[in-house]
Amino acid sequence: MAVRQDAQRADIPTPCKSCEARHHGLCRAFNASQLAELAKASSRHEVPAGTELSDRENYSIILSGVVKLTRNLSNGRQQIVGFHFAPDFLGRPFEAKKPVKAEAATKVTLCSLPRARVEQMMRKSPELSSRLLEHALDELDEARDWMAALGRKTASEKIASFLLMIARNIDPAGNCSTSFDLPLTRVEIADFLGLTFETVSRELSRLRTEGAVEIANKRHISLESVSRLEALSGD
Amino acid sequence: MAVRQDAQRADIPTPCKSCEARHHGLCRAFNASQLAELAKASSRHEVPAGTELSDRENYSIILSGVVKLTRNLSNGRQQIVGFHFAPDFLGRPFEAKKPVKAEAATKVTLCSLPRARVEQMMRKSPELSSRLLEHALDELDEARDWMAALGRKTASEKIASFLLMIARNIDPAGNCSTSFDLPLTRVEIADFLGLTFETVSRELSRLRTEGAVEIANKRHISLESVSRLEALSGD
DNA sequence: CGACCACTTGAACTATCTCAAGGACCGTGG
DNA sequence: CCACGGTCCTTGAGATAGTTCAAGTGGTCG
Repeated sequence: MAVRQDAQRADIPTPCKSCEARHHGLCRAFNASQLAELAKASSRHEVPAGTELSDRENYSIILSGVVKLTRNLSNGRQQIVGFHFAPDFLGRPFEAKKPVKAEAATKVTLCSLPRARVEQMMRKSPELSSRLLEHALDELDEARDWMAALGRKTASEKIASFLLMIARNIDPAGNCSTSFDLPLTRVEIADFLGLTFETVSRELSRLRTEGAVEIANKRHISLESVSRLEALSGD
Repeated sequence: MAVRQDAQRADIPTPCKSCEARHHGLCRAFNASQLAELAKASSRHEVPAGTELSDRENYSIILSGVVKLTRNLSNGRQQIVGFHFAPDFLGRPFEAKKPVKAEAATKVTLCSLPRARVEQMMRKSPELSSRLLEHALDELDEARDWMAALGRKTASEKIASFLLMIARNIDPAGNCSTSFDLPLTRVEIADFLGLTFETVSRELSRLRTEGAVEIANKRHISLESVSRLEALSGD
């Protein structure tokens, strides 16, 4: 597969050649001719934080930024049920029975690929549909991890787990960061962890007091050590 | 597709012909020749409640019973992260990074299909892999539903939601039941809802006192009305 | 400068947990 | 047949983790 890609390198569309996402996520599964076809109809956008991303017509590669997925309950209660980081993608075949709302948590850059064409390729390319299946199963594993956290972890374990998750995903290259800006407000963190924003604030302060993290400007986090945090995460 | 199935009916293996799962779940996606190939190497078992189902060599169709998926945390804490009811199936391509433990919650009847052959068919049959993808996405939607419940619902809303989920899944034919036996102990319900078993017991008693459900022999539930319970479920 | 937003911290409150006692059922062995 | 130990469940009373309400800080923007 890789051999074939290389052999056809001359055909890879110009915008894809320099794209960071080219060898990750969904795009990894496209061959040069598929890319060529898609590139014609693809387009890049940048949207500000807070934008709702409900584009049913496209699959979108996230080139930068963080997207949150939320579900709403009665009384205005909200739960964040997942995140997407670069170079992940948004979009799926089959409508969800209970749809989630996707919203830019930060400024987000996207590359949109026409849904119909992607799904047409899927029907022909086992590699592509296999890639999508793998992605769905990874998301399922993660959702189940958070079910365990929501159901059985204490507030401080939830915060430690959350910081680790961000550290492991915020770098598009896939490395675990020890220093990063939180892409979320305290309210959003609370809506993800099933807490109130006051508890989030208190527990972050506690981790700071105990020396497990440093916090600068409310949002910038430096981890004392990843293994220290893992020990606090309750797994 | 249905036409083709009918035309080849003579070729459908005998055990499949009378199988309840034949037209549901995974099996729906097999054509007659695939079924014929699989049937040679398939086998039925019945296992008692409590059996761990960690068969890496097979995909298993659940013909009857309920399977629970659990994840464990430190201090012996446990969270049930999902259920499988007949005629669902167990098994997946790609290993999970963080595996869940599958365990029979009741007596369970299974039909096992050799993993290697199923995955070989997947590589050739777009319908089959599409079916698996749809299944994975359905499970993902459900897991996210329960994330919202675990993070943001009260104990009594969780119990109401749980009873509805059981009512909607316990009948293999897919109808919503208003009268059924709980397939789980109070401890298991607690491990699913992120509560203690005492709280589960108390909240069930409260629903009984309030007339929303009847409870006979600890385990048999009759719903006063589905919509009444939906109103109590907090969605 | 004033208003606003995101955040922090304190103090009182409460939903749920923990600990504890007891009841119903069930299989086993005497 | 009954006594038993075990499992599952119920219910009460006190403890607590996390919430709610409330006040205040610091930064940003018009």
